[in-house]
Amino acid sequence: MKRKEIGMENQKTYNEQQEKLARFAKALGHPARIAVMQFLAKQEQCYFGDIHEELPIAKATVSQHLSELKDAGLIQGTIEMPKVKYCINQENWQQAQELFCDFFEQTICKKIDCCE
Amino acid sequence: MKRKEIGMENQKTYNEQQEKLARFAKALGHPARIAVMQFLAKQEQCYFGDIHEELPIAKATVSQHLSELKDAGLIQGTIEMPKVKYCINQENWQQAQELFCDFFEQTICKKIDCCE
DNA sequence: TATATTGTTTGTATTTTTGCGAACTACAAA
DNA sequence: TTTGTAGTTCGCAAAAATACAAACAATATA
Repeated sequence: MKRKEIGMENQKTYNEQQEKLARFAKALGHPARIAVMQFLAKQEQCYFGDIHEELPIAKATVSQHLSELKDAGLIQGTIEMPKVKYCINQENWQQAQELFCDFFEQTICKKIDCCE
Repeated sequence: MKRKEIGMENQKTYNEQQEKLARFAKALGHPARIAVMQFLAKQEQCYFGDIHEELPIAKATVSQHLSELKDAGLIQGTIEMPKVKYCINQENWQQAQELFCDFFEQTICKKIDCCE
């Protein structure tokens, strides 16, 4: 992990925004997890079983994907014995969307002759 | 890969949009690749060497990350001997942004009592 | 107490990702 | 022809991701 000796004209490390954005993007980097987010958004009730029914994977795998979304902060689960209700973490999901949108604005092509 | 027997009331497979979105998200799921996209957007000249200088990783690793972005369709490289010029693939990047934005709109909370 | 329901966790296997140094390619210049 | 420049590819290693079945936990019910 070589670092810039003096000057800092190049970052030579990732900033907070880049790390956060990459974290969120990574969490969304699997079709099952995209499907979960979409499903949670449109359901009133969102129990584990319902999510599992929606996906073509074993329940253990569903549980893993949900954990990853949870670890990334995008969803949260509450126990309602004997079920577990999942839903989107609105605060963090809002933050993620803002990060993505800022990123998209940053990456609008400012060059006239982009790559011909 | 169990499939729904009859009825199709559940999808039990991922649709095109979900696959594409996940593919793009995965490509953006590393801070180095976020940094590359940002860098490419703001530079007039974007040669491999410049990108390498900007990142805290070995050139072989940079090359790999660029390949992943290229495979995902987000960037493209053209040889200008002895250099290689990289830039954002505007068409695909546009498409990616649209997919993300549609996704964000889909996942706006429509529930009054989301998760209390 | 035994059983059923609903998920999570564990164990295991396979594949993918990340990272690096060293070797290689392709050309230009000395 | 040798050397230099600019990147890519190869070979390797370690870690993370993906997936499943089986075992487990926590409660409710028979």
